Amino acid sequence: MALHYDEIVRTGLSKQVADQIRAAILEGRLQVDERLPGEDELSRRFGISRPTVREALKVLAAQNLIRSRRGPTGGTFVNRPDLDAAGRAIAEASTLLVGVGTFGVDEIVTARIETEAICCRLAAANRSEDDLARLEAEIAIQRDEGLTDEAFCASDVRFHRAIVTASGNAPLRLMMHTVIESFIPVTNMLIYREHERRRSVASHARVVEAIAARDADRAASEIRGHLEGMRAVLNQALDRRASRAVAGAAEGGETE
Amino acid sequence: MALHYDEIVRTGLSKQVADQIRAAILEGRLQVDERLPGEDELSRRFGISRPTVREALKVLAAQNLIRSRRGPTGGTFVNRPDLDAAGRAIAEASTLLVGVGTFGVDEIVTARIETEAICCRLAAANRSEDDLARLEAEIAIQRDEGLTDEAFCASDVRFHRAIVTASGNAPLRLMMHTVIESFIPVTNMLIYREHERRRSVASHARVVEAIAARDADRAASEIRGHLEGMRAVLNQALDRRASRAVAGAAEGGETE
DNA sequence: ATTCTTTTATTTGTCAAACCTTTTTCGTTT
DNA sequence: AAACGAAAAAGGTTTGACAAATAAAAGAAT
Repeated sequence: MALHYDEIVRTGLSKQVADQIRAAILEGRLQVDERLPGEDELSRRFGISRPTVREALKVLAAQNLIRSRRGPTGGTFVNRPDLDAAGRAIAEASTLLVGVGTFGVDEIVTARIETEAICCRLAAANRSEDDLARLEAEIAIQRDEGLTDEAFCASDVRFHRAIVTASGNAPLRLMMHTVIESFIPVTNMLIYREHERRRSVASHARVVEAIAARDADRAASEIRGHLEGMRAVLNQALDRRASRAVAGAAEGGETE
Repeated sequence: MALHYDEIVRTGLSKQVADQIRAAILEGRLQVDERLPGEDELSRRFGISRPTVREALKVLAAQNLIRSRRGPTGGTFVNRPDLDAAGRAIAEASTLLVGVGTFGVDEIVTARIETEAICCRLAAANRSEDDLARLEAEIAIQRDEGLTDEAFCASDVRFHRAIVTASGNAPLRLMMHTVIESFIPVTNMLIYREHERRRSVASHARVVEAIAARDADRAASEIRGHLEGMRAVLNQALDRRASRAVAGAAEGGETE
């Protein structure tokens, strides 16, 4: 074990311990799947109490850096950094910001257009037959008119996720978690009360067609068109909502 | 306070409490800057001990959802979701993945090219005079031949960050944290031993020139050229490194 | 009356020593 | 040999206390 276990000095003992262990993991002094000393042992080595050690470990566990198991073969182990786990963390941070209204709808749509256009381009170049099959399966689902709005939105998210996957670029896929798990749901929530679903499905189908044909330019321009259309509908919806709010305020005489 | 404080049932008490409080925050039942009951009070209401409550709170604090202060006016408060804090979290998750070699250099460069090209386009359209001044200031720094490699890389990161900021798109800026804080440093670390810095600066200058002229196409194509050039140098460097490794292995007779 | 200092109350931070629960191992019994 | 059960190991939880920070109130000095 490559850890110092120095005596700790001033404030925030649990934080300091968490920082030390985190640093050891990040610098590779603690290897993947290596077992840390038991909590009792750690508290002795760091010279702090077990509850404080546990607070530190909980923080690291919350950051997906370690995991703990009970029992004789149990203990605390260093986690292998995982694309999906990191993606979930990123999605959560993004969702929180989106939920509190940090971003304007318009700039979200712009970000979607530009980033998804990239993914379509790369997908057209790199897609496998499996990717194509997944995309077409979602379109088949979306063509069902009896689908609930929730099911449609879920399929829409899976569709866009499949495009990202088809791009074959893992770093980009990581970045796109923000779009897929936050931006798409929030735009869908606003739009699929007003929007004609059939038009969306038709757009989706044209995107897939272009990806199937390995035509990057057409794929990008189709998704651009799809999302620009969405932007228009969104803005109309927001305008209507705003004027309703104004009307309601005038009627009820309420401000704010 | 809109929390249930139900009796908890089976496993992972601290986790369950953390989940309940997190849900209350995400659903807005706990508002920003609202003060939670004291730890003593929480432990009574949830029917669990204070150390367990504290473990739960530490987890939430690690996710930037709450903060705690001591003293009479102290307590635990709900954090306002913050773009920079979320960005740091995203950067940390990304850096971990990059550090452990999850991604190939080539796909990282591809992701950089495509996403940074977007930012250049938008920057050309939306830049302010301040943005422009920041970009030019970094170029002035980079022209200094006496700069250390570390200082040059730091300026390079600031330069690319300034482009993202100049795009004027906050959602995109959030996503670009992964590129700025992880992908750029790792590529720089590989390249600036081999690479001619003057060529980089010249590329940077041409990008800024295009952004200044509000020429989106040229800005995008300049950054593409810059990064494609980098990809070539990177691949050469990696090839050389690989052949050195092979030679070393043949000489030393060691495998892996 | 105002300002500086001290006290005090409140709340998070830490500690210590237990006990509980889960999980594996190993020995005993059938 | 198989099934069962006891022991041991480790994290999970509890109890009750004390320490440290800090803002506000009370008191003392100017």
